[in-house]
Amino acid sequence: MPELPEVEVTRRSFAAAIEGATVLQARLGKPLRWPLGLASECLLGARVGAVSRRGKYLWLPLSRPKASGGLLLHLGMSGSLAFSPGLADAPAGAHDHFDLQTDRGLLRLTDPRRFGAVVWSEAIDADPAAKLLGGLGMEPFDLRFDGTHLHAGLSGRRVAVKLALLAGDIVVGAGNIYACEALFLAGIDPRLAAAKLSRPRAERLAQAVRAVLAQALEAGGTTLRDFKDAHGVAGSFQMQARVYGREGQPCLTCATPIKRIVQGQRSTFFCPQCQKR
DNA sequence: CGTAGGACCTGTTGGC
DNA sequence: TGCCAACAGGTCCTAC
Repeated sequence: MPELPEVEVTRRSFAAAIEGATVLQARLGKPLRWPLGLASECLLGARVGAVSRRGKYLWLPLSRPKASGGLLLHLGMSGSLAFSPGLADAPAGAHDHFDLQTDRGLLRLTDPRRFGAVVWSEAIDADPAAKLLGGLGMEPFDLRFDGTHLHAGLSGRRVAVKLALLAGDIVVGAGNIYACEALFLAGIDPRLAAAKLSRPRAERLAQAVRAVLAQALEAGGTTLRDFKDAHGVAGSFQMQARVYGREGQPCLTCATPIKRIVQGQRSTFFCPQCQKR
């Protein structure tokens, strides 16, 4: 579910409501990707700060009288967060693996596949958060993210440009859907070797990544199956996807059937006519 | 260092 | 209708 737009839409949907809240209780369900790294009782009484995002991670600052820090949250493939004002009314379901009950409402992580994570860190720039965020590339809406940056990042890489985008160490945020869409917008064949992308085409691609993520943000993200923001609102970008999930259907530009291939064990959708090597 | 592949999980869908 | 294989929004870790 969650690429940068979904994570950011989620953040915006509950950040204001939870800021300043006091933690009353924390509950863990089944194990997620990593252990919390702290006894959940230690979170009691903590004050929630301003929720921020880095890549596809959310950072929930928690200040306690003595030790402060925060929770680094990741939604994995199937995770979503819900924030319901007041005290918990709905009992935790089979896939609800983290609850943070505050005096303003309940923040609940639902994640059937459990690739997501909730990890305590003393600071966002201290381990384990620093280790997880350390290898991340530039934020796509950072003004310094441009063709020059992208071109430099792609240089020396023999992998396909799509896989280089997905790796997230040059620019963060584009997952499988938006990487496919951005390459279509830029007219670039996803199989092209990263280092072979010319400077001008890197500029086009950088702009395309930005444009696609901005459009998706505007649309409230993509809801393929179960993505909802923290208030249960679904996204609608799937209606605007040009190639993702459209194998065999006519390209909206040239009517050539959209092709599906596998790269790095994941599906890639592209138009063999509009996207060139 | 770059790359390829496996690993982690559960649920849904499509073909026979 | 039932069963099984394929597939799903991510990314970390290991081995070459």
